[in-house]
Amino acid sequence: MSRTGNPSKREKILDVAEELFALHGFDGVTLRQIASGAKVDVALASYHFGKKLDLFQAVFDRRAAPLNNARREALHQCQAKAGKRGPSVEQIIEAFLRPLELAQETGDPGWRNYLALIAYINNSPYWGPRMMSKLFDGLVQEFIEALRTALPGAEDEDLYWCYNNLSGALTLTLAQTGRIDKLSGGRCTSDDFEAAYDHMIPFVAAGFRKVCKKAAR
Amino acid sequence: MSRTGNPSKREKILDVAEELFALHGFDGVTLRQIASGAKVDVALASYHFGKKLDLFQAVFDRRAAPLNNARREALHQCQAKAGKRGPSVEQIIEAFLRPLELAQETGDPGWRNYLALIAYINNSPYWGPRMMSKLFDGLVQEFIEALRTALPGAEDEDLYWCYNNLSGALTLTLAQTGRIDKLSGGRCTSDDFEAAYDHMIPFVAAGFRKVCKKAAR
DNA sequence: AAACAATTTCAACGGTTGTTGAAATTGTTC
DNA sequence: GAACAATTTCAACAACCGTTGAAATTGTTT
Repeated sequence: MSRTGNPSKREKILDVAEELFALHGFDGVTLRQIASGAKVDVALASYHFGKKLDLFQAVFDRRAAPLNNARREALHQCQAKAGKRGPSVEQIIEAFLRPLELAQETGDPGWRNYLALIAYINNSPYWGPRMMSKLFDGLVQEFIEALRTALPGAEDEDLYWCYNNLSGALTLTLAQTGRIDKLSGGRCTSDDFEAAYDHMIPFVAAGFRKVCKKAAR
Repeated sequence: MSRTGNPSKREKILDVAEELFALHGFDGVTLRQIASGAKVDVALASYHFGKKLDLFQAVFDRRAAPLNNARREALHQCQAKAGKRGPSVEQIIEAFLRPLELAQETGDPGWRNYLALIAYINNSPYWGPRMMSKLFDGLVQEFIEALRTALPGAEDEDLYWCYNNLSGALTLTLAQTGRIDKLSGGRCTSDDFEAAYDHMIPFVAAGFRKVCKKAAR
């Protein structure tokens, strides 16, 4: 079988692993559950990916580049569209969030599981530090740099704490726990990323402006 | 042994379980690891708490009431201090967050682990819905009610999405992943709850005001 | 100190886990 | 279609899991 061989079973393993890891975490899923869900023998996961941890990493890596490209492109596009003064805070946050929604509209339901997996990893004291940095820090720093330009005079400490708030609000949304559904009596639904971002963008932008305005004069 | 027996070993098990569950999640910890950390035989955990899941629940339950009382008292106190028009958004958010910091100042390091455990559970699509509601929904609704009063004319949908943003920002902070430390090059530290809340309170308050201002006129 | 109850340890169980080597199957190349 | 390589399954391993019953220890009551 050549370089681009029959991807059906290999990809199916990644898809099922993605879904189960996002729901139960690394230790809450067994290779047999994954194999069973993919209708495949247990040993096949080891053959394709090696150890269980390597499979976990492969799932995490698979969609990182496409996602980063979409977000980076959105940032550069809104920067190009903006004048010499650069894009507004709202436009930068929008470029940070909307591609996550577009990923959903590809029709591939795996994207939603992947985003929930990112939420699991990002929120984990064990996995977070050792897995998030390599893939996402570069892009995040680009966004923070853009925000620094949009908020002249902002101090670094304020800027990073604000980003932490943004990252947290986003993470809980990506986790899709459905808790807001019950709390709001059905007025909000975790599945509705568009509504979530519609509210998150002005919310976060106002927060950045408020906290980073001190030194802005 | 009477009702308040020697708590040393039983409490030690809870302490170690709290720390390990917060770090690795329910499935990432074995009863033998907990017993080993508590310098106790494996069977003792079963004797005191029953099944592993019961121990998990016991850890989660232990500090819920003290925490809820502290937060409820903070809310009522700021409501009593405020005039007939009620407390401001900032004051309500402050009452929501600061007791989490006070809990740390009791000197009991277990509180930090407990808050990280709450972050783990709240962000988990599996555990979140089935464990958070019973213990915390009542208090959360009280806070949202206060916010509704402080933001006259706010629509429910906006209010709950804003709370979701607050909850997310808080959750990531409680998780203490240390990621902001690296991102900020040491300018921010995950351990510093005071600095986190100092930035989170104006950030979130501005967000609530912005998103909920439409109908306010 | 005898009798009793609560706590803790000991020892072991059946079941599940990740992993591996060999066999079987499928696909590709000559 | 023969020879070969890639894929997939089969079968099994040692290690570890949560749980339990019985024994041993400790604490309390009389």
